[in-house]
Amino acid sequence: MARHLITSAIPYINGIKHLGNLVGSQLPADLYARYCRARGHEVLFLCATDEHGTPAELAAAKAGQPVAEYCAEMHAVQAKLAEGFRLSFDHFGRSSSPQNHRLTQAFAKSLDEAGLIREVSETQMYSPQDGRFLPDRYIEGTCPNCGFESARGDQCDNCTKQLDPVDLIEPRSTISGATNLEMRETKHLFLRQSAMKDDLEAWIDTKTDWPVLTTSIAKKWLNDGDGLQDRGITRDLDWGVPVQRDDAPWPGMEGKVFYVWFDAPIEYIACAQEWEEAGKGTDWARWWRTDKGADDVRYTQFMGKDNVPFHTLSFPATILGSGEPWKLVDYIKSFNYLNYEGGQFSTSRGRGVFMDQALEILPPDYWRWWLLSHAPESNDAEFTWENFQTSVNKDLADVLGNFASRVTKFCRSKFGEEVPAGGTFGDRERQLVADLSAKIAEYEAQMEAIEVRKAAAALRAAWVLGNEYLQEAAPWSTFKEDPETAAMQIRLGLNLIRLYAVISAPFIPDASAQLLGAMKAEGADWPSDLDSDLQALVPGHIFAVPDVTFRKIGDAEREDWQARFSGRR
RNA sequence: GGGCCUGUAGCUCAAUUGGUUAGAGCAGAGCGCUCAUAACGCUUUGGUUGCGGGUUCGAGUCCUGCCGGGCCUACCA
Repeated sequence: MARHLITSAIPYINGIKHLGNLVGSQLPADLYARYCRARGHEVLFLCATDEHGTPAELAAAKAGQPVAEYCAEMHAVQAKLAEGFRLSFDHFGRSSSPQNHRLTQAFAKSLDEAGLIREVSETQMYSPQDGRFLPDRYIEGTCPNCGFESARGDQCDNCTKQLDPVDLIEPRSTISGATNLEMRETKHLFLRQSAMKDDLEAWIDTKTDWPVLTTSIAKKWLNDGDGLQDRGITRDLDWGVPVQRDDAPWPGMEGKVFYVWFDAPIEYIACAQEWEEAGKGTDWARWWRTDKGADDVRYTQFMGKDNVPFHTLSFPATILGSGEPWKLVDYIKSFNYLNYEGGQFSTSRGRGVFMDQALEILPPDYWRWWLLSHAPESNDAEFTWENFQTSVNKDLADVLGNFASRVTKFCRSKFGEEVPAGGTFGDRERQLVADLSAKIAEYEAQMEAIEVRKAAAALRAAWVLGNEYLQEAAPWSTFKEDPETAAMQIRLGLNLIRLYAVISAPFIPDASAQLLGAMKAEGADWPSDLDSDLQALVPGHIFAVPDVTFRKIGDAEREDWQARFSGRR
């Protein structure tokens, strides 16, 4: 039995996430956490909302709410949706928690004492009308290169040239439209990542088993241009973790907060503290401090590719630089993007399906199955309604759901709603046990390697074996001359339902629970020896014919959804 | 501009460190079954692996050029 610490990239507080966000981190993390638990491992699965930064302040202002109130509300909304998708976090925390404030400030002190923080004076665009410094992308103007009128301060969307906000002709605030922008001097703290480049690179070089996507992004940042750059870790904002050295003031930094990308990963640790304080567990340090028992923890992070630099470099720099015995990540699973019907999901244009809408349409298992079995692992992937409809109908309704239906209904009509007695396994049954054992071993291997699509394919193949067996055994025929053998065959069929429910639970937890409930086999263990596992339901055991496990998606509703989610939420 | 990833059957994807006739699901065709959610099973059609060179006994895999798609490029998070 191993100990697994698992974290999903923490979703930004600003609004409801779409299915692309979901499949990029939270959902595969949940799959892995559920699998590890099912295998009897000790798991701590953490996630949180990322609540600081300019976008949160602006979203709150737009909603006419104080930012703290806005974040509290949105946290509740996201927590409810996470529950709706059956994301089994041990704790869903908040980066704005007191725990994270304390820990972030403590890290800052340690890093400062290690000589890894320097102060930098720089000038930034300030908008008196907005009363705030403007991040580059919140400034628009005419591109000096191509004349495009809506070029952003960081890059021109038209000619793709990278810009500095001061280069823009007639710059204006995208927040208020104000044009009276001025350059103001401001002082910030920088994390001296450049000083840690060699350590970070040596560490990354030991991670030969990481996905290419993960290491190639990390190496790019390490070696691009002049190498790894120091990064500003403070901002001129109100909402965030106040810049302090632990609990002492930081002269010259009054009124400033830490940059979200400094405090957000630290929330992974703070979240464990929140978990303990919420009474959900004990001894958070056992998961996070290698001097307090975390040495044997395997730590796996899940994230979309846009988050990779922060998890491979910035956060490790924070941890290594502190000189303290914090647990470093062991494996980083990163994902590409999910596109929507030939384009991108777009939060701003409301294109695609968002988490709340998805759950209004169909139960979570449908989405979990499709998203996970099409996870964007090797490439960007694409959601289309047609593909969704055929995959879900075929895999879930026909192959798995119908299997449970045909077995239980046949049994009810010939033997009643209890497991029938009689007969013994023959060659065909022994062959099935052998085939299933091999297939489940393959499934387990893929799950352990976190090869999500391949695991889904192996699981589906295990379901298919049941249908193949039934077709060959044909209990509806054997029943006529040899009811004993038919009883054995259908008893095996009933046990297959139980087995499928157990091994499918990480992907489709609701369906799994429904089937186990119908078979009166709640709490069934992960299979270890199929020969006996497939005789777990003994003659005389009572069961019920389950309701339709997965209904089919019809053409009309599919077309309806297709039209409804094409844009403008 | 630079870097990385990618292009395999109509569609979505595989192909163990270069190694036999490139595989699977869906869709299509045919047959079978009748327990079941018109479900299931079997058989089968379908690929000059984006294009052109090269290395090799052997290339989907390695090198090179071109064409197409995507991502990142450090103050959005």
